[in-house]
Amino acid sequence: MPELPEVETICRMLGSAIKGLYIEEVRVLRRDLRWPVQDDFESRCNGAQILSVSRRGKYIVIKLDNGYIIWHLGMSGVIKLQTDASLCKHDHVLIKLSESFLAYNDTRRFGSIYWTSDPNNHPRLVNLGSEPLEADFTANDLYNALKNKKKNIKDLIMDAAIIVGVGNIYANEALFLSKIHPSTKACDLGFEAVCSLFANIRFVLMKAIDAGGTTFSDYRNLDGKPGYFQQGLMVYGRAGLECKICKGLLLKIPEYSRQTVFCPNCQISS
DNA sequence: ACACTAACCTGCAAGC
DNA sequence: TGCTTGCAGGTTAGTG
Repeated sequence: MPELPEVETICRMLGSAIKGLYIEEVRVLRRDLRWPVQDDFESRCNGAQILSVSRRGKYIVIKLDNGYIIWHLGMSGVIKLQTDASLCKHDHVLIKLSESFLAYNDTRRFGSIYWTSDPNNHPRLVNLGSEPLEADFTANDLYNALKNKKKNIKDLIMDAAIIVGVGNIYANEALFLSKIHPSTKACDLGFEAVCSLFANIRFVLMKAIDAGGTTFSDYRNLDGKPGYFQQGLMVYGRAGLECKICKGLLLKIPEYSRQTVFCPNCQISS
């Protein structure tokens, strides 16, 4: 279940595991992922050397000596580093390296994989917003991006055109930590509230990156079931349970398409 | 320009 | 027991 922190962890691990290696063979077992795999994907990748692995939003960016692979794991995508060519159900792409294989498994096929010569202008990346953990992104930037918006704040911090990497879980958590009601219109938030939200988005993401590393080492040895977000969550998945701060009842907002949980006592509606 | 909805896909859980 | 329904997740195309 890759959120930004897990994608970050995967990138770090991949970087140390495959940097410098050559792609010897690519096999695409299913081309109908979220978007079709390009006809020339295999031929573009075959023989290329892997120079580095980085991340943009939730996209993994693998720099080759002849271009780039950009790779989104959707919701259910998993990259397995293995020593043989064995395949499991829902393995869609197998990449043979010198002495190992990368298998891309994605049950729901919400993920996608591309080769491109120019990731900065790729349609999947070109409209992405700010990286929340980058030093050049400030609370003031976030305030300016939000101050004229009438939409509710929760939808906006999940909008990748504004800020990348904040999924449903972290949106719920960051709003709780900042005591902001999810339905608050963004334009009604003052600068101080946005500063708090900015800090707490960073806080929950960084905390999860720390835990995500643990999850990923478990994953390599065991079965990859993520566990890091189960503990330490204040509101997500806890509708009907008591608030860890005030002991009041946490509520769900039923008309929201995504599970939105908040504490009506701690998170003031404005 | 913004806002809202449906769509993509599968597996699991709950309800009947 | 099997069937149906709803839900989960991120992103984008399409419509109003």
